Amino acid sequence: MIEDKNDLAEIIYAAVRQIPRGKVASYSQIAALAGNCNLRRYVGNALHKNPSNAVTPCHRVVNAKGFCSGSFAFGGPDAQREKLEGEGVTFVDGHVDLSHHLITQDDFEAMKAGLLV
DNA sequence: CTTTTGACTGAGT
DNA sequence: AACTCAGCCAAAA
Repeated sequence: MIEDKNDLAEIIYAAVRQIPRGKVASYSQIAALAGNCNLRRYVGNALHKNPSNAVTPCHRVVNAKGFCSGSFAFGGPDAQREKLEGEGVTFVDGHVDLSHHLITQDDFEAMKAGLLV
């Protein structure tokens, strides 16, 4: 449920929340859901200001390489792995198995639909 | 108001 | 294959 506030942060958070369980999305995809792939930068920034990792599953958001953000995260890089594994996501060489858990176009549209609610 | 920075990405070296 | 450079946007200083 996106307000008319046009708050990109809200849209971004909402997009992250729309990530299907057991899947992960890259910043670009979140930005795309927000309406602009160019906002990829702001996505990271918005998550940095993340109000709560509980309402915004940042652990489902990874960079294009499938790794965690690299810098400090919601509570530790290991936390991400545990959370994702708990959702059915598998890891390969310390990074998310993008080949099997990166959201597909179908998931993408499903998320988009959820945002428009 | 200008400048810097940031949880990024893709292309070039 | 690893590192560097430039580009995108918005918020904070």
